[in-house]
Amino acid sequence: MPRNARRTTLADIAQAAGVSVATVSKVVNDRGDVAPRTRARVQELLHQHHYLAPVFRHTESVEGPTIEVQFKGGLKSYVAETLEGIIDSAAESGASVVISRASRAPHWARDLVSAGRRAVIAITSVYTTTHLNELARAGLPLVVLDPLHLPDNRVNSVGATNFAGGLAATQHLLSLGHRRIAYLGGPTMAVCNQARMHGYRAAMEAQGAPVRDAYVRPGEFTYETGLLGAVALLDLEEPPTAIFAGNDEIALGAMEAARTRGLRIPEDLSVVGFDDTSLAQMASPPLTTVRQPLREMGGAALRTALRLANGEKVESHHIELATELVVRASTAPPRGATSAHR
Amino acid sequence: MPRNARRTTLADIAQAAGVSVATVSKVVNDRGDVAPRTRARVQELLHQHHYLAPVFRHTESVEGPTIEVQFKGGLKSYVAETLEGIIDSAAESGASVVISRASRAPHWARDLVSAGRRAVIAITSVYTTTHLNELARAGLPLVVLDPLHLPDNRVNSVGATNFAGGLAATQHLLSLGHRRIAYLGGPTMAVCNQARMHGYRAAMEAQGAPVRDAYVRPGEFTYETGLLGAVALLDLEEPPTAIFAGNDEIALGAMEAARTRGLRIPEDLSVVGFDDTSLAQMASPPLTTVRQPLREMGGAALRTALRLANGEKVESHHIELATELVVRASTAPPRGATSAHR
DNA sequence: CTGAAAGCGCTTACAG
DNA sequence: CTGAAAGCGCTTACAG
Repeated sequence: MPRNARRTTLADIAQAAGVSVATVSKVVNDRGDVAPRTRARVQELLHQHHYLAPVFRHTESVEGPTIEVQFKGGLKSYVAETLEGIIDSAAESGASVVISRASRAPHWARDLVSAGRRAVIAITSVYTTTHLNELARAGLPLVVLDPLHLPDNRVNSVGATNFAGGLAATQHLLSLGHRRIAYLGGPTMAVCNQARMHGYRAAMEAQGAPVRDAYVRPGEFTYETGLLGAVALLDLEEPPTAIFAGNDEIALGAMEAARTRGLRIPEDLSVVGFDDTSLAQMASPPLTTVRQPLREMGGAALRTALRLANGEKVESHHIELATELVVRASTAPPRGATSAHR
Repeated sequence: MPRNARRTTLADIAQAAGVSVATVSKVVNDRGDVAPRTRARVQELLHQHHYLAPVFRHTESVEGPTIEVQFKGGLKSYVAETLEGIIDSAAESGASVVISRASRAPHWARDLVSAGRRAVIAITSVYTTTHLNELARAGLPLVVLDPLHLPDNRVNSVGATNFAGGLAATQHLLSLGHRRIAYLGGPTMAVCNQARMHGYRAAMEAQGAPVRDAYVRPGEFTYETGLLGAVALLDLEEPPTAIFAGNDEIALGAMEAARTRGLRIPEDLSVVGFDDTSLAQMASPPLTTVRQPLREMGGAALRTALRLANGEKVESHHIELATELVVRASTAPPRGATSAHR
């Protein structure tokens, strides 16, 4: 709002609506005794004039809008790095970031609105139709980061080019001369996992490399999935010479499985991760991985959230940022092979 | 505040102070034309009666107090895990957590107060006397996590038993039969680093093991410090057989340095970390480390912050939680030695 | 430096 | 279902 513009008062709205201040007050406070049509007209005007109840004025004027970031499960590197992007973008825009675990108490969306939040950003959260309805009723915009579900056009989301990333990771291994490449992935239901896996399949098929059923194992995006999955893969009669992991944590689990078998990385087994969290740089050997621009994704989510909070329209309900293969020391040609290309 | 108790009004304060409502209003709004003594008396009463200006009421009533958590540098595992503890404790208490990078704009403390924050928790932040004065003037309580400076009794802080942790880590290595043990630490100025280092020295001296100057290297709490420091140590004429690292990141850097030299862990070199972040569990081999109860420390900091925000006194201005050695696979007896004790 | 008085924005009990 | 009127909590221009 312009610096000198007087703030909209109930009297302004009353005048515009041709009703008394008392009636407008009742609408604002959700009292029952207002005719539906009057209520609707007044609500429309309140919205048009950006009326803000006194209790909310403080938040708005002093600190700019507040955005709620919700995550589910642990505050892992993936979440932390995305959050860092959100925080830095918010600082640039003068917005505040409240962080909490996703909760599904009754009326949670309405509670967030009354607590002054202007939008929600969800990292690693699941949203059902019920939740979306609750948000819509509360008038609270939602931006989902790396959605687990298929983009619904009622939801705004920010992701990365997972298919292209899966393709690049697998092509890298193929170009090193690997043919027996396994995919150790996340949940079958997660679209990001599906896209990575199909990128892997596409690369394999393009090269005429067979994808055996036993080489594709879904799981969770966790270290345990990597550890157990890799043990199972290495137990196969014809074990893979390379593993493409659905994320960095899975890759680290796979590396540890190899180590306990006395296999060296990358000499005996190549491993590629996904995300390029700080875990990848600090692994030993440093992990070849597909970089997701997590900070940029966080920044994009924050800016989208602010625009929606402002009532602006957004060009597209889904934005996808580019992934990039980062080659480090966990990949090499397979034992005894001479590198196919380079 | 009790559910039925009427909220304190300016009239209540005016009556208690024996002045007019107008005068109290002036004090609340920091206008100049009030006698210093009158102002002081009124301020005292406002505080005693927990008077809240209308603009702040919303925050308080709907969502409970808001605590600002500030960090400096990256949102690393150490910070993320502590933050997780803060978030979960806040959820239990009905408090909200705003997260931001430490900023030192003029009047930052006053701005935080006007933005409705009731306390600040600082992770990995440096506070000078100037900052403390600014906080004091704004009436904003501060809790520092794992303070870099010596506990000042104007500051409330939460830490861990760093000396005992350094002692336990070193004793573990000594008991495996190591004598040539190096300490690869963080900043010389950081008290937590000093305590860990003196724990190391104490254990060495108790065992009659010499501490060579070249074996004690300060640095930053980063992977690079570990990588470069370990390279330098391994280049010594008599390299150490074990490295005690000031935190997990340094330990991972040291592990990578060993790997690039063709040394195996723990056969050729033992490494112990500090913190027990998720990095330690996911390292390959999994890292023996000194656990700091980061989530519990975060919880303790949040609860202290809430009590201070409430105007309650706190028993001690510094709380220290216990560390614990977690033995994993990165430590073993030195090459060719038979384990001294067990 | 203080406070009586006017006034602002809002809410609510009540008459119609 | 509506609004005139009383009232609440607060602020401010101004007289003393």
